[in-house]
Amino acid sequence: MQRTRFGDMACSIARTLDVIGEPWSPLILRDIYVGITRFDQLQRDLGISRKVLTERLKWLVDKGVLERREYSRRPPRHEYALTAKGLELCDLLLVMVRWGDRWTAGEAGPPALYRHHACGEISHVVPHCSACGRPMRAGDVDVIPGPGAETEPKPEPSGA
Amino acid sequence: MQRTRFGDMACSIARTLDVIGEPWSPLILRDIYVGITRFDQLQRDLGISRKVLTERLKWLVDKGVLERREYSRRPPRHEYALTAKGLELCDLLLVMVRWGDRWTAGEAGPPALYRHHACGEISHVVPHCSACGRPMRAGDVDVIPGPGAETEPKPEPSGA
DNA sequence: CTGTTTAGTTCCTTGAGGGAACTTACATAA
DNA sequence: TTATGTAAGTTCCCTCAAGGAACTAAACAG
Repeated sequence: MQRTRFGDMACSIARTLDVIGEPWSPLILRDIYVGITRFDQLQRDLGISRKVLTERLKWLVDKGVLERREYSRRPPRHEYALTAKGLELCDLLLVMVRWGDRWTAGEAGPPALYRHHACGEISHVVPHCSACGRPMRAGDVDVIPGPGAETEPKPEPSGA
Repeated sequence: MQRTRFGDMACSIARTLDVIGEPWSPLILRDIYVGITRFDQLQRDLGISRKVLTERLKWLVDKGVLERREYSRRPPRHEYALTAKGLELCDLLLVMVRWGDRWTAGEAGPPALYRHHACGEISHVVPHCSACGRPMRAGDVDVIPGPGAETEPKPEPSGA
């Protein structure tokens, strides 16, 4: 299909898409986040082709988002786990969940609920400002050029 | 390519991906968010094929995320604008920006900066709990089944 | 009447995704 | 010892979506 590479653009959105923008990648991340960590489990749960699953897992491991680890040798068995970098990507999933719940959930309501450890309440995420702590939505900011405009991104992550 | 449909899954992440999961869609949204709103502008800025751009814009309008409006008749000219639904999707972009800045920005730093209207500071978004107001990250929640598990999503949005 | 701008549409080629069968390495049951 | 099962892939072929470039339509400018 010959896909345009997003990784070289001077844009953090494009660079993030380069990592998890391929179809299936966010759903693979979600599954591993909720404890579906093995190849066959993932394949069955998602209904993804084994070929594509292999490619995606390899890519996500290479990008340092997932870690492939042996949980048994003899027989050799592996599972996939989130790295710190990957867990932070799951914050993104929570924001996607919020939008999907608001705009795509039918009469029945949201497919899943989220309980916050700190307060025990069923709730959802709201983006806040790291500086003042108040809510910060897309309509509440000005975008201005940063120091890294017009430059290449980080070469490649060496490990996790 | 025969792509699996995500829109029918009982998962708000999959349903959100159904709307903006195709390659280019988030970048189109970003461009419109920052004021690049016309067909040729978008095509040049993104380097996207005109064919795919046409398809994506039509899809996003159908999904109620964008609005196609005439800014001149005679000659007939159109531009694309975010709906409320679309602007809320841009919250997602800000979270992607944050991750991209943290994990993919090189020595030069982030390509763009964001100033919060309320406080005037250059900052970034942090997901907070809608119930208690404290930070709420992917590691801070339990996922439990919701009422809409095992059901179909909303039929289709009629308008914006 | 020719050229330009905006907003697409059409056509062809390539290559990514789907699907199913096949492979390897081991464990267990008969 | 052979058959059966399982986990984790790999290989193969086919279809259809993305890229790219050329073409079209409607209006305006000179």
